[in-house]
Amino acid sequence: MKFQAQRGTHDVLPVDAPKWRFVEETWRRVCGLYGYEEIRTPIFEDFELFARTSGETSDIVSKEMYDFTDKGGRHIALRPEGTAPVVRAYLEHSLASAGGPVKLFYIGPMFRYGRPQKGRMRQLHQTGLECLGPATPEADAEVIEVTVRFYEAIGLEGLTVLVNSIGRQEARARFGEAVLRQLAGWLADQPPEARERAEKNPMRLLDSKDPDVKAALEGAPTIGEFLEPESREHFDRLCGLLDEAGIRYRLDPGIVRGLDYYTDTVFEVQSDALGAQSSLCGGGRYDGLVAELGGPSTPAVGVGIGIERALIAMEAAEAWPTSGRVGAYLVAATDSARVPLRSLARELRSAGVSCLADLDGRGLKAQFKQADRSGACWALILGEDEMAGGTVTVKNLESGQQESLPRAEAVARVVG
RNA sequence: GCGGGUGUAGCUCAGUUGGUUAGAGUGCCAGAUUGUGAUUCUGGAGGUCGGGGGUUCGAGACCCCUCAUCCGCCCCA
Repeated sequence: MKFQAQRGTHDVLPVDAPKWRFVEETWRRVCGLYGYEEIRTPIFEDFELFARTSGETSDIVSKEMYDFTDKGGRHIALRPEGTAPVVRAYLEHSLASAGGPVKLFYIGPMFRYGRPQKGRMRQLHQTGLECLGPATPEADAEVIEVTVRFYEAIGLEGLTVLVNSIGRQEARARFGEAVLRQLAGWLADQPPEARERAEKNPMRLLDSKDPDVKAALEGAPTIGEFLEPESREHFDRLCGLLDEAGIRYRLDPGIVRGLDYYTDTVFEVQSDALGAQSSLCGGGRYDGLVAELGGPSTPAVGVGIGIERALIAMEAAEAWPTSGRVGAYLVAATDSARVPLRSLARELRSAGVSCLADLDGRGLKAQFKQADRSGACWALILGEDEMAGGTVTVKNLESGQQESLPRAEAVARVVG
């Protein structure tokens, strides 16, 4: 085979497309219930948009950017995540001028140049939403609630919502220093680049799976001890709101998120169906991002949801919806019936019935075989007898029963 | 980016310590009294054994490189 899909990309084949459609349509529906509106942004943007917002030291920017220089010498990046482009569009088109909170959702491909693995693609797909304006924990709770309702609607149950607060800049800085003090002994034995990474962003060490790191962190302080009173209160109120919504969640000081723009609330939903990639989605509050991109100081909160990972989790849960069937397969019992057969097909299609007919000039038996395979409910047969009598033979492919009816009645039966 | 596993027909897989024209099941196509989809029977098509190089009289099996994929790490969706 000469060509194949590029590394880290995959084709969604007809057998799987309905599952994707189901997930995407469910997301649109649930978002609509909460008043979120769809926004579609380009899949490539100025590299700097992501470098500035995600953080130069973040893994996404430092090693996973899918970037290139275009013919005009521009440094372009295929978007690695959805929030920065949405905020860019929000500012560019002054969406805030409409007044009130701006509630947006999106669906589309994202790109990260990493080593592919199950549930980790170079072209991945996300749904997500952003709630711009409100600073209240009510907004945080709503975002988490939409996320949870979405997972319920696609049939996933028993998922764990993990929440945490990482506070504001100052609290994080003081906490980071405390973590580094705790790990000083361990860090001394590490290779320089690991030490450098740790010093640039100590919080990242908190969700490490390395047993040594976990051991070294034993008894370390938690971010909670460093939170400002406002952050503390915000988080407490959020937890109360989640209780009120009947959402099961767990406080997890290990949730820190990989992007620099998060403030206060961060959350994640995990599934044990995904192996090492246990995270189904991630989100949180990002009160500094709009200002960082040159807009007025605007609090905001959002979530990004991995479609591939949702589908993997659904596979494990066998949560598939049943798919629809084709309407009718038109069978030509003799070649001279093919012209009137096409006419019959046009009539049925204009009445909204999906029809299939042979395009290969196959024999009668083969046409029935195709009809069977297509999953059609009905086979409509046109041959010498039918043409002579102005009838159509209607066969129910499930029961096997058939009868000849005047053409108009046959159409009515299939349409009805 | 690092470590390990896998790669033979559309799909699931056999293939002995290297030895003739590489197999099975399933799927596909055709036929079994010329107007009927299951099953059955018969026949047929389909493989540069992921790709390239090397060792050998001889490689699907062994060695090197490469591509893809899976598992783990880093990190995340």
